[in-house]
Amino acid sequence: MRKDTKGDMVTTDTPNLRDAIEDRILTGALRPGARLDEVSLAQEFGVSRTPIRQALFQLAATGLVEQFPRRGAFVVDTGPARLREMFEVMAELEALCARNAARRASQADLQTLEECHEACRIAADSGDSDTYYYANEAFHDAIRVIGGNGFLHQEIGRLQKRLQAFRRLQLRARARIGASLREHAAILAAIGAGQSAEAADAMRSHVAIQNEQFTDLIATLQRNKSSSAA
Amino acid sequence: MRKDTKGDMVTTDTPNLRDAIEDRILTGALRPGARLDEVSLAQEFGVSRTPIRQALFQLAATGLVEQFPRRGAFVVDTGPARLREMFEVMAELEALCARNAARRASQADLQTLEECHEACRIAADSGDSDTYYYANEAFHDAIRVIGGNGFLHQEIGRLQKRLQAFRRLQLRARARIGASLREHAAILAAIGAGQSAEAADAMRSHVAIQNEQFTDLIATLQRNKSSSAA
DNA sequence: AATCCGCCGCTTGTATACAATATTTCTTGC
DNA sequence: GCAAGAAATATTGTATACAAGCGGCGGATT
Repeated sequence: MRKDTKGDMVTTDTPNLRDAIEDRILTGALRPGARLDEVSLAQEFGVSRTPIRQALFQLAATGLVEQFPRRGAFVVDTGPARLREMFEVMAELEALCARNAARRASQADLQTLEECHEACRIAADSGDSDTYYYANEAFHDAIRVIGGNGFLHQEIGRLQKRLQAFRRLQLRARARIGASLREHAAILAAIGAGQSAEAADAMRSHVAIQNEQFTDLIATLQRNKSSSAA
Repeated sequence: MRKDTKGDMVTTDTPNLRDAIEDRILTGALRPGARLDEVSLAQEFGVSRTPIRQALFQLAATGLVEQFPRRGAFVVDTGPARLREMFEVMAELEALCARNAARRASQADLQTLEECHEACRIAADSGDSDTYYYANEAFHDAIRVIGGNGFLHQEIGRLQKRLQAFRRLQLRARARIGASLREHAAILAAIGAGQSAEAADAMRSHVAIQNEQFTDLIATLQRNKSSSAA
């Protein structure tokens, strides 16, 4: 698959190494628990160890990579329990966005949200789960923007990066897409009516449901492989 | 081997540079907006630029430091607006802890909380705001632990680091200490009664009040100096 | 005299060389 | 044959040397 055997202009368009390695983790090219060998990465990217190390430290600070003092860096292996915790936090942060959005949304904002929702509906009808994934993301992001808390928006982005690799799996089921759309409608209605508490609750449970379904999925996956005892 | 020429016995016991520089920022030795010169820091700590750079990158990823591509690293200057946003997120995260704690607290947990609260009361009576600061922190941390969400606990720690430099200023007023103590009592009562929603609300408003008071303080400070127009 | 262009120094970014430590394997003794 | 220790190896952490941009300063030109 990877034809870049040795340093042949591998990363000509890569802005920085950090994103490149991050992509490998997010796309699954680097599995959780995998060791990140500095010299191998350096060779692959055609650079020296120094920038690789910088990237690894940054990723460690972001939480995608775990570093052990003299042992090296590993892709963090997020267990089901920790994943549940992360989703719980995500639900709360998104709920806060929704609450703020319900208070602050202007007519133009509501218009934008309606459009995002309509895009979700179209994507849902198309049946393509990937399309719905992105439309769904746009809907959520619009709410985050309307919420008006830039720091919160940024933190959600960070957290989402850590969940992204897993999250992509969760909306494959058609039934879930339909339910998701209905939940979006409820959120939208609450925001439109300026009911902040209702909007927050709707959003929280929306994400929480994803959490539950997702935890089940992960548990199943873990059970199936059952060959990763560290 | 340590031959720092201008050495003030700098970092003999410092575990790593990152914490050392972080301390300088948190204690105010390095003011917001200050430039972090790599060679100066390297000389001060008696190491080469390499570990300094690592530390700076880590701090940048944590959010305490801002890096501009070829310009260097600066202590991030958090404006009042951003600060408000950060406190809002903090309030929500702490509220989540309290909600979980109300659900999950055992008798032993409640006992621990009572003790922390009592320590706060003693500190409040002593009138020493620093003592109260630490007792208050212990109380909050106990709730975070009881909440049972390790990831949440960790994220709050991260966020708190970014607020710590400012937060230390906020409990100086005697009246605020008394009010804080009463709010703690309300939180404790709700957790003890297992009323999760009430506990969350009490905690949220507790932190939100700090936010308001604090924002006022910062605004005053900014107004007073009024010599840092970016 | 003011402005624009080019040079010089300073700082960051990268590479390579070296030192220190963890892991692994081989040898030796029981 | 197995275990324990020691050496060898491999990998991380650090230092120094070098390359590349950005900023400031001065001179020349209009």
